[in-house]
Amino acid sequence: MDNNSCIRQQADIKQINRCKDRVSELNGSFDYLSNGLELAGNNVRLKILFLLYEEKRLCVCDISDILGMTISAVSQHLRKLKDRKLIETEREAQTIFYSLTKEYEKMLRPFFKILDENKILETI
Amino acid sequence: MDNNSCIRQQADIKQINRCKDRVSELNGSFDYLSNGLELAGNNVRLKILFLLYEEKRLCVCDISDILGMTISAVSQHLRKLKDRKLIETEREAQTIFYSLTKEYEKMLRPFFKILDENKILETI
DNA sequence: TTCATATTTTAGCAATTGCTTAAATAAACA
DNA sequence: TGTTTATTTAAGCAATTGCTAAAATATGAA
Repeated sequence: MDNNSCIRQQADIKQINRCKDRVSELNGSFDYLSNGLELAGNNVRLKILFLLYEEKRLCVCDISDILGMTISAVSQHLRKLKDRKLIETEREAQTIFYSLTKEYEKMLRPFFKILDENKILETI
Repeated sequence: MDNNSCIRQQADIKQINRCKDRVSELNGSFDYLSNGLELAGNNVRLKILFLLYEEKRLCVCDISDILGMTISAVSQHLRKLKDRKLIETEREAQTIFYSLTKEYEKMLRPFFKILDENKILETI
């Protein structure tokens, strides 16, 4: 990027530099957080994560039935969530059960608490 | 969807129905939440939101300088955030300042608290 | 082994994303 | 009025997303 045509005369250089430092200092955290939020930002995956939060564990088949979606489509969402460690699997005979990993259960809990209490449209 | 080939014999019908009810009951909340998370899930936009959280208000030019990105690219992210009411504008002569809306400031605060304390990689 | 069940994987495709470059607005000032 | 400053918008494009349909894998039972 070399478009420096817009450097305000009145720009607060101290502020800019403080912000630059802050961003590079927290860079790893931004990556970690946006990584999780990117997946939770999809409507279907948010529902899947919430269902796993409430029911502890479910199989693809259950979820596809609940959401009225193809098993294949759900399976592909689950793979993404598993690849990025938001969920984990546990096999029981032919059935594979999915559940939230501890880390992300913790991270998502405040959101789901709000959803759970159905307060989201009032309090926010 | 009509792929019903995989209905487990041992499926817990009560659980499935409870979940279906839950999902349709909370449908509006899922939409609202995923709408916000989808935007916050982008690495650049998460940084923008965080910067606005910490600095209260910034202009495109500041942000483009801080993040080392084109003003045009940043402006397009800001438009998305504004369209969905995560941020709002305030004009001061030629300069347009952006800030978080109260609603989303509230919704994002818990996340940013964690980021702010740089605890994210340890506590989660 | 063969069949049924539960699930994943692959290929393909339309739609969306995030950027670049260039052109268009808008306010302040000479 | 024209010019500078600050910003948005539009067009274009490679890359990614989320789905469908069909094929592949894996476990359990006859």
